[in-house]
Amino acid sequence: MYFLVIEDERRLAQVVRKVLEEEGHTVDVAHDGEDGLAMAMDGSHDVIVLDVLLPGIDGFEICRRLRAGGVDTPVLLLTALDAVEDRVRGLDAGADDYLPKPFAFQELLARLRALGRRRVQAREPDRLKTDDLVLDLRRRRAERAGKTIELSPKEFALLEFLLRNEGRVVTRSQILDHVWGYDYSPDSNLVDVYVTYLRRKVDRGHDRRLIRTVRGSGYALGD
Amino acid sequence: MYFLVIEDERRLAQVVRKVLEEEGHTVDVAHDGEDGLAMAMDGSHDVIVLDVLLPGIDGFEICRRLRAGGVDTPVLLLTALDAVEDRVRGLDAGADDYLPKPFAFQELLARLRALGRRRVQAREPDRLKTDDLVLDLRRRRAERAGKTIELSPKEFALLEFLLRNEGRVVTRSQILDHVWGYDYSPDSNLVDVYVTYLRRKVDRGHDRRLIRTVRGSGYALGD
DNA sequence: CCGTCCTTTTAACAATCCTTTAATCTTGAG
DNA sequence: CTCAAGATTAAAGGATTGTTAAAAGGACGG
Repeated sequence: MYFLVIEDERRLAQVVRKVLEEEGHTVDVAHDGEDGLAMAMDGSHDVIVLDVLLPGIDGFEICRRLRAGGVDTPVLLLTALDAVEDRVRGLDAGADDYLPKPFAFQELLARLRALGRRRVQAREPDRLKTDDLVLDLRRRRAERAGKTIELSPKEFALLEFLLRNEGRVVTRSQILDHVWGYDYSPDSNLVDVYVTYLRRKVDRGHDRRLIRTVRGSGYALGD
Repeated sequence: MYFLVIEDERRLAQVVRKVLEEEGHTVDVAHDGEDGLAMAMDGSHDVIVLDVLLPGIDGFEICRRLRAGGVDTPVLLLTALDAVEDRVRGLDAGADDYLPKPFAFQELLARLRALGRRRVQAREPDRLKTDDLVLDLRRRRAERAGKTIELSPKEFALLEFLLRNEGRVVTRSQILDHVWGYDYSPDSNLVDVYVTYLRRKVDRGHDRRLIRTVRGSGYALGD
């Protein structure tokens, strides 16, 4: 599933992201209302986790605007206040469920699963492919030309990110952000090293090189 | 997208420019308020990044004058002070968002994206073309008559700049400014050399010469 | 709680490609 | 024909990317 987490507490956002990703989901994170709203407006997510207390626009308002804009993605509201009136306000604004902080992760997951079921008709594809390379997201396996490739978790995440942006050039900082969750780490060749690892497993021994370097910019996968 | 960065700290301005250009955007830089205001007044940018502490006119004043002059380009204010009153002053002056220094680059990028979205109705094309030459900005690839052309970063930037000014004559200093970020570089044939490189890759072997020299002025692309 | 194994990260070095300078050659205007 | 403007080329130096090895970190079973 495809989640959007709108939460300004970066630590919490990171943990939620991590937990969800461990379950095989894809997670976008926004750290303020403006960004979150903008990201949510295209309606591409399956569930939105939305903190009430945000810098910029607050959670209620985001919810209202989403509904006003015709976006019907299920929304789970998080709030630091355990007040019933907040619950009411939230549901009035168009939220689907409500979870007071602090919460147990198991409960968060359970509620997200419940919300996700509503929309998993329009399902996320469970395999990505380009050329003769296939990434089976559900089984967490990759194969090229019919032969399975063993990938470590980070390698898998990197390949997935490249595949989701097939053909497009992604910069090192975009990769660091999405795959590692790092903000800005100017001098490290982490990404380069992992690209080498991936190439060794994906491209070595094949004629068509799928992983392309775009000098000065980043990397791209596919033609 | 087309950005204007008004920031007197040259190092920071350069890094911001670099990061944005890596994502495929075009960036103008001004190092003081006077220049910045002048460049901003034509309203051609999609987002303006504006430092509050500037030699000459300060950021608030620039913002006020822009709005007074009918320019509604979204403005992101940068300031070294983490004071709420600044935020208020900034928003009062007509800024759209606010980011205290020091900031994480990812956050800057996210906010710029968010601001950019507001006006990206008039959407940026992701490919530029003239005649049988196509520049695919997302893939960072060029092709002519169906054959892909390998370009170095500078070559790509130069071709992009020429293409964005299709048919118009651009001077050497305009090119130096936009492609190299040089303010002033009296006598160097850098541009000429790169035009030669480009011609070798773009025009060689074709009947129609697309890169035209305008003696005494500069270069132009297309008829 | 410990040791082992696998993954992630850092760091150093190598290889490659790009940028820039400068010298020389060509072209076009007057 | 002459001179300035532009074109071309080669070469160095620099920057970026690739690769490898080894250290650090984590998960897991005993």
